[in-house]
Amino acid sequence: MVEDTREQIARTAEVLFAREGFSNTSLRQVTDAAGVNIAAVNYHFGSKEGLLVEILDRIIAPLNEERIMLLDELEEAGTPDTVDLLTAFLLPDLRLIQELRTRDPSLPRFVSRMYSEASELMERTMGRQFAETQVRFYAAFGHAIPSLSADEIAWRLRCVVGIVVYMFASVETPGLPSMLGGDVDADLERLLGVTVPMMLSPAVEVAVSRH
Amino acid sequence: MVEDTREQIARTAEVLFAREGFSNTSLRQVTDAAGVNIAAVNYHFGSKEGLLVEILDRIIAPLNEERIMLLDELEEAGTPDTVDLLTAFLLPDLRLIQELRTRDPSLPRFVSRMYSEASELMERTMGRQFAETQVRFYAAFGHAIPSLSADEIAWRLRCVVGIVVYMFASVETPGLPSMLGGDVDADLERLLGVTVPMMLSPAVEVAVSRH
DNA sequence: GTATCTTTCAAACAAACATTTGAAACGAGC
DNA sequence: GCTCGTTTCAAATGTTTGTTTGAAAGATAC
Repeated sequence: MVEDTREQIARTAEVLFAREGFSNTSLRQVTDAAGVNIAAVNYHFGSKEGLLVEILDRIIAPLNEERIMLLDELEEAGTPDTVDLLTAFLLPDLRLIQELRTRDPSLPRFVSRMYSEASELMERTMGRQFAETQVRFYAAFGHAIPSLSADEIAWRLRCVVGIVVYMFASVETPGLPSMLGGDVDADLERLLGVTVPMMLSPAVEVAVSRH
Repeated sequence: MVEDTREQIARTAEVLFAREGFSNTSLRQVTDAAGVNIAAVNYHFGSKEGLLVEILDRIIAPLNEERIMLLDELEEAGTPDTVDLLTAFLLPDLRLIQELRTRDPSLPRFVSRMYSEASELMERTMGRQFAETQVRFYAAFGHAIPSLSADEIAWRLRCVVGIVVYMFASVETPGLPSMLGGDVDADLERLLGVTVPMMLSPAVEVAVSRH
């Protein structure tokens, strides 16, 4: 098969990158595990970094597309409320985690790792991917929760992002029970149970110290 | 000064590790920036990994000690409620972020990076550091919120951890407004504003799908 | 001031790294 | 069955890596 080597490299690399980290994984580890020649990486992807970008794009792009699509649907149907919006924001993540997990248990870590892993390359890629999504959702939540300022909305939404990123990181932490069950709908319900009160709780008066 | 070189290395290394990541930082970068000879690292810390472990320990150990101390105080004074417990859990983090930030703006990232950065060494170190803290707080929250099962408590607390880790990661993200102001008490109040409703919201009936 | 222990230093070490090369093998089209 | 574009391969390239070495310099104690 023509695209076999290329695909084999990508599949093998993403798992190794997830398990060991990008910098801690050598191309030789990848090509040995994939059963291909080491020169194949540079032939098909240009460089080690090119391989990473492609893997990352293939995972992240559909995620944000799905988020935007769900938001579009909601806004066509009327003015979405907080539960609707959080669902549109969280469901694609839960589905992605589930999908990655069935492919390989350690694969969700790849996404979370990309948040911390170095280089301005990643900040460019990730930033570009998430910029539109953020703006759209900030605005929509602004309409849904008029009692909160735009700053407060953005701040709370970043808390939600924190929870989600941590989920990617810790789905399969050895020794700890998984944060997610097998059923996406049940997981969403549980997550909404904490994020909805989080978004809807009244704004805090930043007053004097507690003591 | 006797300990000058040693200290200089540690101070320089933690900033570089925070900015670039452990694997992406070479010992030569560290020793060049620190103005010391490259052999000094192995002389004083045994290895590059030894340097990392020492830096990590010096940051993380006081954090958990402070958490445990605050919890001890609370439990001596009676049965702490959810706000007390969340305060004891979050305040040390906020103080640490503030302290690291004044030392160097990119330093908080070091902590969050350690959560994702690879190797079983890190999982051992971090796991050992946080194991006692987790058990203690799980139990205390169990008494404070009897309506929730132990599993649900643990699950929600991990959501709180997710928010905190994300804060370490994104205090100083260029382009985005900081998630934290300068005042620790005000930041705590804001954080309690979302985490208290999160912990106290009634348990969700995991029912049939929403659609 | 001599002896002893600690710390620094320039230099060299072998191992691992991503990448390149030029030839060999392959496959599709005619 | 020959040709041409694509893909694979073993081998080698030049860096960079963490670590070691043995001698020089500094500090400390008597």
